[in-house]
Amino acid sequence: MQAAATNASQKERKLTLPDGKALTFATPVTGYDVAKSIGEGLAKAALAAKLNGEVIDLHRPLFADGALEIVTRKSADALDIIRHDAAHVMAEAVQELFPGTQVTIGPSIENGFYYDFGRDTPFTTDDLAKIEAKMKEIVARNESFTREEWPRDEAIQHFEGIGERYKAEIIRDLPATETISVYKQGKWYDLCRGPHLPATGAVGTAFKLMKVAGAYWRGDSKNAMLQRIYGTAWRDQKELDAHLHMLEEAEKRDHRKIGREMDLFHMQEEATGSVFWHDKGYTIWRALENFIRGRIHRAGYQEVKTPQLFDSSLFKASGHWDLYGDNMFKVEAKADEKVFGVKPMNCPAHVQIFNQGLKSYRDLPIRMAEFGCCHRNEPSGAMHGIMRVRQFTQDDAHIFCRADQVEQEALDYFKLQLGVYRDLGFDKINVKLALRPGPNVRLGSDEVWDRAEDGLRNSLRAAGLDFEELPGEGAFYGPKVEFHLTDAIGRTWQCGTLQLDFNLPERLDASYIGEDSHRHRPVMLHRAILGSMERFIGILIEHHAGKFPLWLAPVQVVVATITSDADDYAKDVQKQLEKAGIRVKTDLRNEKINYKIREHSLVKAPQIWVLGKREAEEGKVAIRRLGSDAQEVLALADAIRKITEDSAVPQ
RNA sequence: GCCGACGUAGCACAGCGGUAGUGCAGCGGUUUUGUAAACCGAAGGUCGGGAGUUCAAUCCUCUCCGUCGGCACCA
Repeated sequence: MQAAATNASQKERKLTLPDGKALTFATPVTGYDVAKSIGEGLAKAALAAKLNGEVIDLHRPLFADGALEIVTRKSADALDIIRHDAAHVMAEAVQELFPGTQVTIGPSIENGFYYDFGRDTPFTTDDLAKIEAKMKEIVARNESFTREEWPRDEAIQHFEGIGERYKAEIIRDLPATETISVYKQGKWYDLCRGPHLPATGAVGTAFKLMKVAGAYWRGDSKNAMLQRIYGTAWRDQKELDAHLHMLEEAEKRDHRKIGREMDLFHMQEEATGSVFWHDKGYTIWRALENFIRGRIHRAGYQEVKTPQLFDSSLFKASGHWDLYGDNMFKVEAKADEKVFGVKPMNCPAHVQIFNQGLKSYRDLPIRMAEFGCCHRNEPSGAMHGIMRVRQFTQDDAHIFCRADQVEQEALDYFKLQLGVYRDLGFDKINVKLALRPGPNVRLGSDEVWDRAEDGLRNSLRAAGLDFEELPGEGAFYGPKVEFHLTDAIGRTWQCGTLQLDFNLPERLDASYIGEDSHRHRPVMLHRAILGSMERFIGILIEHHAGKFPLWLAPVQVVVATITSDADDYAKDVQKQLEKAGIRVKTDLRNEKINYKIREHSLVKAPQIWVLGKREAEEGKVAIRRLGSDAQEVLALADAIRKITEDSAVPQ
């Protein structure tokens, strides 16, 4: 912005197009002028200009020399502007329909946009239809977007004068150097940084208002609650339809729906936030747990089991009682007896095991793992199926090590973690490195933080991981690496984590004897691969839409007979499969084979072995795999050999 | 916790001031069947809990609980 202002007065504009062609124009010149000089078609298609990487209004004078690109509907940048403009069109529609509603902010977001309105009465779903219709009118009116720059004080006065308190507040909080720009579309206008399309017609009609929701002003729960309307917007109807279709498909794989259909688990009012795992769901649980168990034992971890209830003194010492006491379950067994806390995490318990006996530097690192059941009294609104619950089991571990071992331990852990994700079918993982929070809320010296952050950074690079750094997002006791997975509906879930902690060993007085025969504090690495068993199984359900890989499937084979002639043979097949360690169910019911196939396919049995008179006589099985209607007829021994191979746990 | 919507049979849903219906599942019977729904029959519900308004409440009002969509939170 500042650089732009300094050379805005130049007489000539030297521009380079994406194809490398250099052009010179007399000032003032706009993106539209340049497009027109190239061709009428381009000028017609042009939506905005991109000057040195910054998208600006098509009709705004180009304020600097450099690279120029004309943004059309085909450009990747177009979607963002369309969505942002859709938000403006929605705000205009709302203020036209509901006078007195205050505007606040309305950004473009993934897949669409939202706008937050200040208003006493919330919008109804009927209102959405009206607003959408009004938006289409505004698009049809094709009102031109025009940019104006206003003096700051006038802008504040103006918005306050018309009762737009939120807008006035926004301007007041803008840095003094920021230009105050206002965009007009027809009679309506809004404080906005831009850029915008040439006119509302360019928004098109490939948008749809999706839902109303409450949202706090400036994202702070201490502030007033605004009325947010979410919409989705696309470049054309085809894209919109595809998006809506994707949402429908995503809904079909909702873990709550599949969990019921496949009889995996349920939840009920008497135990809000806790899961009842049914036989089939708990089978998946055990398969997953044993898979992780195999991996961590090979990686040199020990496995422990620690108590659920602790005297409150332990959590007071660890600091959790003060910080998170409100979200802990507290137990008073008898009046006048001491108060217990149900553990909300396993770390203090693991330190207690570490503290048993004297540790030498030669003992380190100690990698202590636990499938630890924890309870947190999460806010009622936070609960979500089995993804966010009040009782959950972490695949937790704490690595006690020397400072000079941190980097190698972190690197080993990343490899372990990525291997697990790969074997579970996840390739796209977003890695984030949360760095030190503000100086008044963090513990430890800058040198310690430097070393900790550099250590994690180096380990991430050594593991070949791309990562995003999040300044200020670390825990008070140390930086953390977060691993985020994306579910079927596009929501992201933080699963794995590695956190460096210099604090807890100090508070709980953990120490080891160093080479110098003096006591030293170990560094503690907190880490979880899956995060929570509950959440991860939920993610797996949605990721696979219930069609689990064979090694995880709760029932791996259903043996289904065609007539009762095959019953004895079916029982024999079942026995042999069980002997081979395959999870098998047999269906001898007096039903048609069509009926059986349908029923077992609907609950996602990976394989159905169909047995009729023919198979019984020949000692064969007809295998039908989920998702295909092809049959493979094999001799029983071959079939068992094959499924044993195919259902092997990934090594 | 906050804003909004919702809660009717095991599941999916309809009904909406005069004490409830459909489909599937379940149950009983008939059917022995070759790769995604055989046929017949009977049954199943204090309409989430509590209070209020009314001659009368599943329906209206209040309140509590829970679920869902967001927001905030997530050691």
